[in-house]
Amino acid sequence: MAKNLLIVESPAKAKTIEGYLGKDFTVKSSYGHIRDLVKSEDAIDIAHNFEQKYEVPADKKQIVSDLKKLAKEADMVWLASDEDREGEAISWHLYETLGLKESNTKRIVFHEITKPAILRAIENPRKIDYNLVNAQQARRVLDRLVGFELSPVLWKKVKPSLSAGRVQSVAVRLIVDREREVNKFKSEAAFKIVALFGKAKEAFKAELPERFAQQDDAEKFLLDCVTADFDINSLETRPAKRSPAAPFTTSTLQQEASRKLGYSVSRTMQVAQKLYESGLITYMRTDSVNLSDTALNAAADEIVSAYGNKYHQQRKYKTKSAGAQEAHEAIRPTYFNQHSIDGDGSEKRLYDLIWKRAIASQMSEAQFEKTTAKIGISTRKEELVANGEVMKFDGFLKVYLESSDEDDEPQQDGENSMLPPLTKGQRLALQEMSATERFSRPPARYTEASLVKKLEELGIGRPSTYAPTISTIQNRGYVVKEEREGKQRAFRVLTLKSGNITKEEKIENTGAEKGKLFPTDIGAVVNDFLVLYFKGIVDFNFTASVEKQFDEIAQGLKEWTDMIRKFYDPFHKDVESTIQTADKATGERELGVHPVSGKKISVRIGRYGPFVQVGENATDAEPEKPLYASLRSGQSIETISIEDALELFKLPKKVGLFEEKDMTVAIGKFGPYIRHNSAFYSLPKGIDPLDVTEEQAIELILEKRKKDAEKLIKAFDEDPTVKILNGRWGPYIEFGKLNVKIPKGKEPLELTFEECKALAAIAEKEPKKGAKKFAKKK
DNA sequence: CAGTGAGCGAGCTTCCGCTTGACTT
Repeated sequence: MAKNLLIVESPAKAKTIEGYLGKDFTVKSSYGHIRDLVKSEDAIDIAHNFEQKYEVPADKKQIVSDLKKLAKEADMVWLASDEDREGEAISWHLYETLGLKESNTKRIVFHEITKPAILRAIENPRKIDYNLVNAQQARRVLDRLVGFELSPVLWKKVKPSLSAGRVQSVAVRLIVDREREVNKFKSEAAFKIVALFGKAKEAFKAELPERFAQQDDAEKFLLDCVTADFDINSLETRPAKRSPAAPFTTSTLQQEASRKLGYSVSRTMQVAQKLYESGLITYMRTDSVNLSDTALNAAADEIVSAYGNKYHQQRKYKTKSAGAQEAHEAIRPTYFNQHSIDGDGSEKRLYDLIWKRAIASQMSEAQFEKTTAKIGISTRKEELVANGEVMKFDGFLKVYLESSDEDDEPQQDGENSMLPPLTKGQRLALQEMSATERFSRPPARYTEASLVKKLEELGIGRPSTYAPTISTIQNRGYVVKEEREGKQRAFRVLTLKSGNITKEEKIENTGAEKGKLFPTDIGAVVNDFLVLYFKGIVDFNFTASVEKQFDEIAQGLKEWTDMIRKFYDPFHKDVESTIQTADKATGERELGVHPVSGKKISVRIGRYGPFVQVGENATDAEPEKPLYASLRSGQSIETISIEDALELFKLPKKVGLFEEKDMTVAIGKFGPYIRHNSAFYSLPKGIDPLDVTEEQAIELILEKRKKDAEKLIKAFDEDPTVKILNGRWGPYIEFGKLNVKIPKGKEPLELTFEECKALAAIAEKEPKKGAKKFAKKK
């Protein structure tokens, strides 16, 4: 039996370290936190110094009992969780839960998983740092108090099952605020002048720095240029350089994988987890840009041997993000000499990105020569400007170039292109000049990754929570990730060529969005409610200010219960008074009155989502009920017009009769459909539901019936709700509302009713995890 | 899957941060 038990947080880490330490050490993992506050109300005893009640969650019971057994058998237990607030608390929870004693427990820390770092750590053990543990408890208690007092206020005042928290509510606020900026934005048009000089290979573009707001001014400019001479007034050449970006943290990896590979934040983490478990990369949840000495040397060797000495430049990066705890290295390949890996496509691509970024971070800067030519116009006082750029040395660009969020911006004319050899005073021949109407753009909506970037800047959330936070705000229905179609917009182009000016109008698509985060109506209502009654909590600086206090607790300068008391008492008072005084929040907005009946038209959130109401609520005096219609996806309470609202009442509509039953057309959650005899038939795309004819509807119904008949393998006389059907993934049993898999080796046609019943009974007993999750969402 | 929108009341929901798996669709 090993004399020493060493406990880390991650099993993959445990495996690696075990290899470094030899037979005297057993290395095990705690799989993160092993205890948490109980779920119930009494988790925190507010009257008694916020005393906490902890429990080992069901899925950690086995781990804890295994560790307990090993700890009993070992001479020495080494607590090697991460060196940050959470890690220190994990060590403390282990100490308490495993029943360890000071005499046989040592606390060690390391920031990188390399043999020298581990050995050094073992030679320098310390004790559990209770100040750091207290800081973690303050963090945990504050988050629980905020989350579990605020959420119930929302259940009462907005809708059941909603949630609020220090992190998620700010994330939602960012998205709501941004959407309002976009909606408020007034686009301004101006004419941009671009000139094309020279011929063929010698051709280059120059741009006028000023823009013209009026078409007349742009036209006048072109007109003046008809007879003008163009001379190079000045020519300036200067060196420029560019440095590589720091190696990846969780946040920057998520951003780059989103921009370069189109991965969602959670996909990036899933793929990175696989790479980590295969031993190919270092830990993927980190806020540090630091590389170990081992890594720096390995990168240097690789760069020198692959590209030569002059491509190598050692760099040590300093983290800029507030609140970084730097318990790990930056994300990097474990072995720099492994340029590519085996694995599926997404793993290969992500590894490639990580490898390139890490290698590039240790390479020389790229060097350029930038040339600016200013071109005088004999008939005008303005100057045209042409910029050219020539790369003199590629440096790190040989392997990697970081993308930016503004990459969808059209390439600026005359930027970063090559210029032909030019001399000062040279006269240029104008080929063509254009004045193109361009529009200013509203601020960009957040993508998942750009939201992570913003949260990190604000110091809100941690590497391990970015992806889950983004899922939470979507699962709660506060935010949707969507595509939105753009609108056509006309823009004017004036062209000067061969002494003539031509005018034309062109069409461009604008405002199209893909994979962007939009607030829902419920998201906006919840946000406004929180901003109104709990401004301090959803303040962008709230986390930063409590983090500062956690730091003071960690340094032993502050008592954690004092800090929480000072926060909690006024906060709780706000909660109480909000419950007492606040009205229910529905986001109600009056759109105006009905053009015919004169009744009030309003929109608000109801039990089933946002809807329009025409007329007042029924009363004893006025028993007539109002009319209702749900908003459609893409519409929102804040922006819907009275015209669009009235349009919603044109459906559902009768289309005709079939088999003596009415057919109606309407639009549901999943698009337009025909309803007949309580069955639903989706309308194909391209048919306007308002234009559907009786014939088309009948045809649709018959088509669907035919398809369904082909699907049916077997029906049972015993129970008409039980069928064997042919589905997308092969045959299955439909048992009422339950879909049951057919075990391998069974011939679907030969299944009896009794067998189906038995299979359904088994399936019902073991509800699927995914099904549970889905039920939870609802 | 797709309609609904008053009000009552049962019982439930909910936080953040540290880890993986076991699941689909």
